[in-house]
Amino acid sequence: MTNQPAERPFAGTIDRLRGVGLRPTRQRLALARLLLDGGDRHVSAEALHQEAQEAGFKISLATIYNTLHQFTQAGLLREVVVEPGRSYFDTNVSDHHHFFHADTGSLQDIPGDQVAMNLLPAAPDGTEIDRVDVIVRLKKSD
Amino acid sequence: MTNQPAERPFAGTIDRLRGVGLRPTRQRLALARLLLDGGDRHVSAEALHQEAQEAGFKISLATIYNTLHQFTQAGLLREVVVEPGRSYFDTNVSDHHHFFHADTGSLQDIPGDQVAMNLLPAAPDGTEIDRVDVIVRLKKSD
DNA sequence: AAAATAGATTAGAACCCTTCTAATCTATTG
DNA sequence: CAATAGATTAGAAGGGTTCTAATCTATTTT
Repeated sequence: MTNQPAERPFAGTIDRLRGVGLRPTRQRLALARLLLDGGDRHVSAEALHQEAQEAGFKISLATIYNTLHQFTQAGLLREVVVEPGRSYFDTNVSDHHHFFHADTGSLQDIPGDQVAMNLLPAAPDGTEIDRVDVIVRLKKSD
Repeated sequence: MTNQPAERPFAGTIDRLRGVGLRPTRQRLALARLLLDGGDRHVSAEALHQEAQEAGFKISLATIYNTLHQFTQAGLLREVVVEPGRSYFDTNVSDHHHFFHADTGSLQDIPGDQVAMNLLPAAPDGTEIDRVDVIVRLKKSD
């Protein structure tokens, strides 16, 4: 009972990275554990860097950025832009949208089934819809 | 027939600024003309700065930023964030959404009546919905 | 109308987040 | 186990935005 291949593949993270064409290096594995093994999260590069340091991983900020982008490109993460000058990476890559708390600058998932659009415009000629982002901006109510 | 108060208030821009509590200074008037008198536009601070220079207005980049934010706060403009590291200001403040052309980095209005949501989540406790942004991200079709 | 003053503008420095560089290290291949 | 393609790194550079503190100007007061 050392490995639980089906349950929660510990060493399976390696295969997961390999599966998307990324070498399972020490740093990528560390970040994959932090990001991909837990629940849904929204992290900034800076916050993840700090978290990794505190968890005892030695990893440079440049690698954080590289990895975040590689994971995003590989479909393991999703980038969310809601504020000028800061990017969030969302570990939830399923169909869903976001609340944005203007006062705290934080994001919160809205399950896909809680937003429904009954009318969408056709994409202009020569283009096709890549993704539809819905951001519900919140302010404190008094 | 020098002034057309109702038609297209030339000097009326002054009143418009006063109306939102902003002193009608030379620079603000110049930007108000560039932005508010024409059709719908999506400008970045840098682009507006360049445009103002080319139009013969002397205005610093700092003032462009100040003014853009003041206009936004006053409800004359709307800020749209779609890409990390760059803000657009939309002269269309009516209810509408946006296409974002990933390849060119440009924005295009979607009239409000071409997007309809039949389901929106309730705002979390202590908050209320400030605005809902829908961004339809486009890619080139082959 | 002139003086006073509160607010606006400015150039340039500072800032923050992100990307780049080119040197070093490491997972994989032969 | 050597070779090599790819990954990591610290620190510099970059781009957009904000700040600073000095100067200027629209408005108010006298």
